[in-house]
Amino acid sequence: MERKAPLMPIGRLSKAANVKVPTIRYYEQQDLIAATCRSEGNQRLYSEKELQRLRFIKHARDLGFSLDDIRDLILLERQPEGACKSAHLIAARHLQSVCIRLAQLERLKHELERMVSLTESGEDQGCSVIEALADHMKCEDEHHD
Amino acid sequence: MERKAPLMPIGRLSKAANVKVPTIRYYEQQDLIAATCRSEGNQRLYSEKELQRLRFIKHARDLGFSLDDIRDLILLERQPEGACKSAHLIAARHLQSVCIRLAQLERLKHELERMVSLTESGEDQGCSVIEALADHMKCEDEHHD
DNA sequence: TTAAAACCTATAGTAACTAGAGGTTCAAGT
DNA sequence: ACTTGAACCTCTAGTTACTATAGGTTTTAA
Repeated sequence: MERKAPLMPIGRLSKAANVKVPTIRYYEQQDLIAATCRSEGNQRLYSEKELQRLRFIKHARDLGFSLDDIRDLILLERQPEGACKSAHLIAARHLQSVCIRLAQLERLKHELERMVSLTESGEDQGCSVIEALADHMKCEDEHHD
Repeated sequence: MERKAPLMPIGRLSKAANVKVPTIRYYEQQDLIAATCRSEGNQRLYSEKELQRLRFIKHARDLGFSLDDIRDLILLERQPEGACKSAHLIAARHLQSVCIRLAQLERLKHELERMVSLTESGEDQGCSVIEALADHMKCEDEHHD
């Protein structure tokens, strides 16, 4: 039998992966990760393998993947063959939604900039922010989501 | 006394403002809007003034303002003087958060594009999506939110 | 008159956390 | 060895902006 590396409690795991303790517990509840074992006092203990798993999850979350997508990616990681196409599909779909969201935000940004700049240019005839929000004809063409 | 215009039930208001009925009820609960009165059968009835209010809320939501911010803007709309500066501050702050979010999404997009293009270029050495997610050194510098 | 549409309130779910309460275990210092 | 504070535990509920469902009432149109 191999000598086991020392296991770490949740706080150490948390610091190593830069993920909060309650979030790790939440991920356990969502079946994304599990402790290697528990101590006699029922405290979770994790190996290096779990740390790698958590870092994977964190990286994917930082990129905006949903927990459902991450669960799928974890399952795909374990498949010997043919998983790559599915992983690629998940990533490509997510990339597409990021692009869509980017376009939306660009449009919002332009309208907000216009709204804010009217005030800053010294318009004295009322409140341009509130008037712009009350003006629906101007915006109706511009954000159909 | 002036002749009142006919009041409309919630479904008519919903269609006129393109906001769902449950969402209107939710906005009422959040103190953003209230029915003019109720019918004998306890159904909400709204005037043209409430329609204008709902359109204001919709427009602001479409621009990404939070309900809290919208509540503040509505209060500011009623103030005779000095409200403009506060409204401008709310809008400018929101514009800033949109810009920050845009920059984040650009960074995410680039990393996802790189991840996806490796697969598409015919790399045969494993799954580039999953490997990239497991590779934390590459990403750690790139998305510090 | 009848049936369907529209209305009502109340509750719970969505996604991804986050906070707080009340209790137990562990680690470090004396 | 004892004490105390930190770290751990489970459970419940809150955050934000909706959305869905259940079960009932009212209104409308045929």
